[in-house]
Amino acid sequence: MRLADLSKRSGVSTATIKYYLREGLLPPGRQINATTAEYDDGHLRRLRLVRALIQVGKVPVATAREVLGHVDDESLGRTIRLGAALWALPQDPEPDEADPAVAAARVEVDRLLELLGWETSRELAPLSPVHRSLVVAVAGLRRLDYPWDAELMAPYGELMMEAARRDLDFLETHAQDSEKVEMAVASAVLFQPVLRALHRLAQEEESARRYGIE
Amino acid sequence: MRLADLSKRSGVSTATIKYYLREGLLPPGRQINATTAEYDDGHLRRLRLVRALIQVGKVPVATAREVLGHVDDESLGRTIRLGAALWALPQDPEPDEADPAVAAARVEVDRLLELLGWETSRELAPLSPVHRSLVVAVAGLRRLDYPWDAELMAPYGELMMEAARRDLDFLETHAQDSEKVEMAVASAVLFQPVLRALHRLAQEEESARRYGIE
DNA sequence: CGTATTGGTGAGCGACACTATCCAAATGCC
DNA sequence: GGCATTTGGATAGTGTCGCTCACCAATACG
Repeated sequence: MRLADLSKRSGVSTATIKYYLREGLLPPGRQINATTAEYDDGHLRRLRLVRALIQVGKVPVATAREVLGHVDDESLGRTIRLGAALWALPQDPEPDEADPAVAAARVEVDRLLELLGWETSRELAPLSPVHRSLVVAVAGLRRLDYPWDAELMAPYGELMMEAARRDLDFLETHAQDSEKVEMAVASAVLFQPVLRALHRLAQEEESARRYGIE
Repeated sequence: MRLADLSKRSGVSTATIKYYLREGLLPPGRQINATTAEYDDGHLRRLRLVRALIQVGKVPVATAREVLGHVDDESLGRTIRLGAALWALPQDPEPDEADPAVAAARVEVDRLLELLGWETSRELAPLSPVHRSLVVAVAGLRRLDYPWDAELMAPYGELMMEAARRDLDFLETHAQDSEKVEMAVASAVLFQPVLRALHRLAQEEESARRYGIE
């Protein structure tokens, strides 16, 4: 398969594919000679994943490169690779430690994790980018004077834990080992919009049930 | 309160505030004379909401203007205003109707809504931007050969319905009438990152429990 | 043999959220 | 009253980012 074929089969323009190659999001094809390179189905799958990350997940190109680097790192075990890849995904700004809202948010988040009994998350808290994202998000809410507290959020945490269990069950039953890392990354990115849309739909539905459509 | 005071109290630069005024995201202050305009706490609150929409929610300026227009539309009843504002929020591209993945996704989404018994959502399906977002998201998954079907997703739908019920309960108990529309918009935007972070944290936690940290 | 196509590269584009600079009118301090 | 300072308002510029275009010599194809 040559570049033009890859383009046709994926629906991505050759110019964009070249750009991805340049940016290291797509491994180079097998160079046959100065004007021909051969691509395979692996490239096609990788290209789809890249598009998913960038277009659906709005992941910046630089972050995508990092994530994919972890996915490909053969020197690591599967679990670590998966962790590293997911770990690299979030792209939230560093919290401003001088902001009192951030400090308060940190305390409240820790209380929430304690309530939920998420011990691992508490231990990893200082390191985890996801934890940082949560603190930033909560600080944002507090700055707008939202009554956000651990007791109020705990049920949402339980709901998300239930979702997470389903996610992992799904991963175990539906992916062969070699694809698990890739699939986990794709899920993390592609599932998000689905969940969000479901949430909003549920809000519309419940709102209509309570107050009518008018 | 003059422009400079508004800037100090909100932490937003005067240049940016001027930009928002120009873009119609912030109503003009009460003009006292050619060089002085007076702003009040309403402006401060609105400014915070604008920042939340744009910075946290990544809502494009044009969309934010539209959403805020609905929030302010005194000619509508509360429920309609809320609906209109939330409907204007999503900013997903139009689905490509020629794409077979989109058609298949539409069928599967409808089956899901039937399974869940979300009748209102099914009726409103052709109109709702949220429904459209869901179809686009599902089509994206299918294009990557994800085994996505209604039965698999139904439990997630139930979880989101549970979350939606909590959302509305919260809104009813914590906001006075005049602020409900504004608060609903803020929640829709600010809650999203919190939920997402909780979801990822839950995945980390559950993954650690199953496979260890290594 | 000649046209078309290949992969590679540097520069350019369009969208977007600001931001820097000016400006004339008005204020505030002495 | 005088004069530097500050005000709101307008215009043009900046930085970032994900592409996209134009062009190149080398090669493939009919």
